[in-house]
Amino acid sequence: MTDKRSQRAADRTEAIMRTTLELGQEIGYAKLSIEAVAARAGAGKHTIYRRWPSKGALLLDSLLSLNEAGLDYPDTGDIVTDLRVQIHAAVDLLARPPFGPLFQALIGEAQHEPQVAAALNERFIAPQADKTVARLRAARDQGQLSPQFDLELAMAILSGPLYFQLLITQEPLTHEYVDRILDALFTGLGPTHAY
Amino acid sequence: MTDKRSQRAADRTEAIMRTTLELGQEIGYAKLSIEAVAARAGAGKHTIYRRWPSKGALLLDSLLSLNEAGLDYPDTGDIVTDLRVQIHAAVDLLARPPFGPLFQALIGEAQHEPQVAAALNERFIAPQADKTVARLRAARDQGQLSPQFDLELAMAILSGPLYFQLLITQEPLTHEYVDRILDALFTGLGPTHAY
DNA sequence: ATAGCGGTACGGCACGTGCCGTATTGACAG
DNA sequence: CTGTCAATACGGCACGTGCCGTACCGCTAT
Repeated sequence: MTDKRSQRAADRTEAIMRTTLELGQEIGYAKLSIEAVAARAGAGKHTIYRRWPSKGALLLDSLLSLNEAGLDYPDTGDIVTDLRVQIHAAVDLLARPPFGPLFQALIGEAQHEPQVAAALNERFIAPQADKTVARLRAARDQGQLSPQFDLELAMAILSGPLYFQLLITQEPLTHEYVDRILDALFTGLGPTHAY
Repeated sequence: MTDKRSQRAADRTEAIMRTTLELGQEIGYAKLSIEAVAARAGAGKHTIYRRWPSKGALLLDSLLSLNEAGLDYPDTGDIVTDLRVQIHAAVDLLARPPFGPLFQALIGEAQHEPQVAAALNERFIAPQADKTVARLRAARDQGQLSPQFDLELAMAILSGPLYFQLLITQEPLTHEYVDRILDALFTGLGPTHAY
């Protein structure tokens, strides 16, 4: 069994990531130390350093391991309904306990470590954005949106205000706010556009 | 001269903040230590800790001391022009060297330190948002925007995508992108709204 | 035999807090 | 008006602490 070796390694990896999430939720990412993770996981520090180059990279992997299922879009045929369902789910997962604070801290860390930022983008942000754009494109192809509808910008207008509220004003993100953005995006900010 | 005392104190404060910005630009906020600031500023660490409770608070004050003039809106009578001019200036200041990286790092720190987040909001984000909303309200009062135009949401749709690009995708923020957002906000994402 | 492991120890760095002696200041006494 | 003095903030230094990232040591499973 050459798999037994890699199985043991995978077990260690999984135990360390699970401990990272546990401890992170308990004491917060800022106070989290690799020493403490190693101690609670019953692992040597070297075992952690062999796998991850930094605390941020460890948290990134730990969080992504939860999301292997992915935040996928339904396709009921109605673009607004599908966006609504998906974004509500994303907000619930990423902006609320237990994992919201850790996701927020991870983005904070990405401001100091370019490698974390790049990995976060490549492995989570970009795929998620691609899904949104793909769903919008399907709607456009079906005639639900104007042929000139700017898909990339629509994605940014959907995501931007949510991240703004999560990271900057740090007020609670509600489903009602998501609906307001969707409404503005597809019906406008007022009944008529004067400009 | 009871002012002489406070004058000396103000001089020290100013010297420390200036050194913070200098060192921060040279080695980056992550590697910045209060010890190093104290050493270069020719100050004792106590003198810094007496004034600021954390590295984040020190950077916040240091950056805000640059912006005493404020990022104010012109009022040419045309809302889109005024927004354009103001946001272009804000992007140039906050998303480009020399101070862009430090502003970015400050927001990162705000994800770990709630006090920094609160102070950043209270002393910069909220006032700036208020100015934007006030300028939009003036336009609405003048009939340039629909009476039902959602001012707060418009502000979020203007700011959100910019912060998203600054903090998440971390791609360069261009004036052209600002214009795209303005265009979408006031004329829609496509020539017609199908929904 | 080899590789990965838990455990321990290590040097290094920055933190935040004392303590020291000094300089400036305003209050007070002569 | 003048000399003295307590108070205050300061620069500098040293300390203990915590965590970093690395190195080494047996142990175990392959």
